[in-house]
Order: sequence, then C-alpha cells, then structure tokens
Amino acid sequence: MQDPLSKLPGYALRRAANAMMADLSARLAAIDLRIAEASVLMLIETRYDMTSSEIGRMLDIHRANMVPLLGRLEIAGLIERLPIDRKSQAIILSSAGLEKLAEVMIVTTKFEKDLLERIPVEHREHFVPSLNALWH
Amino acid sequence: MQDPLSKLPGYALRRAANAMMADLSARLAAIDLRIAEASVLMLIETRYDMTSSEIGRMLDIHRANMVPLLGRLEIAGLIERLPIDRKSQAIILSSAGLEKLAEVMIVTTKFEKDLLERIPVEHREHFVPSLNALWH
DNA sequence: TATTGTTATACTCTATAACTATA
DNA sequence: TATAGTTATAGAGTATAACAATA
Repeated sequence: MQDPLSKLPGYALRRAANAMMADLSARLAAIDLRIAEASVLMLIETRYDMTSSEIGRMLDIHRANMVPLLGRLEIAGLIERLPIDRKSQAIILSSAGLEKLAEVMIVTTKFEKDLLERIPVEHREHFVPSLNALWH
Repeated sequence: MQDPLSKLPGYALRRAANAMMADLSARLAAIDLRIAEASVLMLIETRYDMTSSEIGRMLDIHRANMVPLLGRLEIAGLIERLPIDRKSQAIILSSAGLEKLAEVMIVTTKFEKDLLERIPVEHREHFVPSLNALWH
C-alpha cells in the first residue's frame, strides 16, 4: 500500500517497526511469550545479579511495569528470585527458563535472518548502525 | 544504556522507533495532535475523495479505530465530511485544518531533519530504502 | 454479496503517583 | 536521601465481532 508519506524517514521507521514487531509477536506467541518477556530472558542469561529495576532500565521498561511482566515469567516457572539483600533480589533463569531461552533463540535467529534478507544487500550493513545512532 | 541485545536488527529497530516516536509525540502534543492524527491531515491534503476506510487502509489503521480518530479531528474543526453517495463520505481538510497542517509541516520537517542528522552521514542514504523494504 | 460506517469491547503497552521498606 | 519493589490507575494503541444501511 503506497502512500505519499513513505519518503519521510520517521514514517518509514514507524511502519517498518510496526510490521516487524507484529511479525515477531506472532512468532513468539507460538512459544507463549511476548516480545518484552523474550527480551528479559535473553538479557538475564548473561548475568546472575540483575534486579528488576536494573533490567527495566536496560530495556527501557518502567519498573512499575516490570512487576506484572516478571510475575508472568515466574508463574510460568521461567525465572527465580534470589535475595541480594533485604531490599533487592536478583532475577535469574530457572532450568525451565534456560530451556525456554533455547526456543527463543531459535525463533529470534530465524526472525532476524528473515528481516535482514528483506533489506537489499547494498543497504544491509548500514541498517543496525543507523538505528543504534537514533537511541544510543 | 548499552546492552547485549543492541546487535540484533529487530531489537535496534524497536528501540529506535520507540525513541523517535516518543520524540515526535512530544513535539506534536505542542500543537494538540497525535501522530496518527497528523498523518491523516498530511494524507488527505493530496486528495479530496478519500473515505475513512480508504485512509485506514493506507495508514494501516482499522476502520473501527478511524471512528474516534476522525471524531476528534472533527470536534477540533480540522476536517469536514462530504457525502459521496448515501453510504460513503469524503474526509477533507477544513480551512482550520489547512492552517493546522502548516503547523504540522513545520514540526515534522524539523523532526525529520533532526532524525536524519543523528545518523552518521555514510549510512544516511541507506536508511529509508532499508525501512521501506521491510513493509512495502 | 461486498463494503461503509459504526458501536461495543477487550487486550496490550506505556506512564504517573504514591506507598513501604531498606540501602 | 535515594533506591527497590509494589499497587493502583489511566491513557494510548490495537484488535475482533457484530450490526444496519447501501453499493
């Protein structure tokens, strides 16, 4: 569906992100996860000392909104909470969470591959650096 | 805020779009418009025979969600409805809508300029073609 | 039969304020 | 004083189903 707004970078960015995130959402729904939930699983694999607030700051999710998100992951048995002190707790992957993460990697690797292949090869290497310049 | 997900094209796309749309939202709020509303004003400038359903298809907005959107624009006096037949009506800019559109163009032109300038010059020309390949 | 405009509804995502307990 | 975790709530955005009227 062509329209006269396609030449605007901001408009193209919005449409592309909406289309790709709808695609990713559908793929992750097949393994019962939302995008933000999958992001959390991927993020906490690398460290075993991240608090809910810290995860939220890294993923740009308000800590108030982390509560139901982590609640769902905990009910699904994918994460555990380890007390750091009497105020904070580390969010870590459970063994079921580690298995789920393997599924996440299969889904996201395929997704990222399909995404990149849609971009003409002469533009492809410029894609991630451009995007990261917009929010880093 | 660096994190290990930054290298993933899909993740970078989501973060960049969220950041830029938050920026654009704030700029448009200064002239009492939402992003989708501004998009409609820009789109209907070019033609005087577009129906609500047609606008929705071009902007990827469900026609059920066009109802409150156009309702707000109509209450603000920015659009008018012209009967095409007894079923359809054309959505056109009012004179106030045309004035508002001039403000929209000032805001969005500055926004698009600032956005592009954040992208390193060697990547810049590849940006819009890459994005449009993802949803066109 | 297909489409337009509409109503009603629900779910997700995001944002803010406020509270407590602890650092 | 600042931060962590939480509750409650509200505003957006998005999605589906269903309906009457008209093409």
